[in-house]
Amino acid sequence: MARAGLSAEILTKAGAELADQVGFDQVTVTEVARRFDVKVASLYSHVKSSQDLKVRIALLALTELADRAADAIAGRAGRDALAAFAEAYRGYAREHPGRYQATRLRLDPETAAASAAPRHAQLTRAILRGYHLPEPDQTHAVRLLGGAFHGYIELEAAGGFAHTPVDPQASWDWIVDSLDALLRARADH
Amino acid sequence: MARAGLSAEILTKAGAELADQVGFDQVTVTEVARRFDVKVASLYSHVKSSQDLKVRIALLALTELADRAADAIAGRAGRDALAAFAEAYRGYAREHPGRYQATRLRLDPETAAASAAPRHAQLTRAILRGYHLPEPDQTHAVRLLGGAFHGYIELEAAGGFAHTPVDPQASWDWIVDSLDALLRARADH
DNA sequence: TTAATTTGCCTAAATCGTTTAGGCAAATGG
DNA sequence: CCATTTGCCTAAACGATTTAGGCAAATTAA
Repeated sequence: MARAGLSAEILTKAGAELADQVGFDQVTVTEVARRFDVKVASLYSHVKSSQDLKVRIALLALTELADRAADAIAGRAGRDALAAFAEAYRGYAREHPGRYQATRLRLDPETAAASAAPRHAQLTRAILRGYHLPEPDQTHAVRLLGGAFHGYIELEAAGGFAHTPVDPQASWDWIVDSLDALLRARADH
Repeated sequence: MARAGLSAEILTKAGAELADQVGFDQVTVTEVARRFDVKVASLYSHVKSSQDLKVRIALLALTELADRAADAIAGRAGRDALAAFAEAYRGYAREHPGRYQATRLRLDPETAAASAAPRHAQLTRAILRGYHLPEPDQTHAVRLLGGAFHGYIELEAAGGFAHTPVDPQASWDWIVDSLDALLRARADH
């Protein structure tokens, strides 16, 4: 009987693709096994459980998203950096909806600390350097930006904007502009 | 055999309480049945499916949340209204985490349109009246506020603020202040 | 090259949640 | 008080998760 060449990494990749196709909550070890034409039990040599697979997908997505955001802000500052950062998040969520959903999986504290999640906060702080905010304002601003971008993406994905004839891209640009102005105003004070 | 006095409404209520205790994604017809000391199959006379039960919980939560927000902004305007509105959302999410999670369930368009979801947008527009924003800016602002409040609540619930020693309440107040200033600045233009 | 060991995928079976079909008894109402 | 409706039941199928134990392929060492 030929071997399928499975590994935790390969299963995680496949799970991520499955998530993008059918939604993260529809990811199941059974379906992943089907895609490799392998019996379900075989996956349990590589991942501990269904939950373990989901956590691995979440960690993958967090890393990909942080890499993309880091790329986006490299060589930019101020408003440019903010816009590029925002676009990185929104673009990733559009191209990889299932993976983006995965980034919201609740991780236990140790796993979260060891994940790319802290990098996301660091990247946000990198952008804020251009606005010269004192603490604790900088922390407040990290939370504002994280929440605003994430919340917008989620509402948009949930179809919350479908019943109003205003281009979501126009709203997004307006919001980025407004947040930039907000941060500059806070810097002055 | 005595009857348990079930109904769709009672099951929905129980499901909502269960959600607050164990998380919305852990809500199962099996567990609800257990709580009424009734066989699982009995629930299927009242709800069509497990999904149907979840949708009902989501609709209940959306209504409760809209009612609370409406109460909060009654008799207030401008910054006061904005702060009260924000507090209504955050308070509901803290007191009823499972129900709040339920409000994010993806509903099909008809169900969403018939739900309290449009009321949420209307309430936000009511607040924005105090800022005299022209269209399409008002729509942009609805999306900004919805996204920012929702995103903040979700990041906070996910434990995203745990590793920074800055009081989440202080950040929340700072954000509400900042958004108020942002909206007033946009009104001037 | 072959023997020993590890690794990878298998079969089998238990557990749990969902869902449908069909039945009996309690409530309801003429 | 009899007929009908309603509410909860038993029984059973299905699908996802998970564990135990086995055999064969891959790897390594003699």
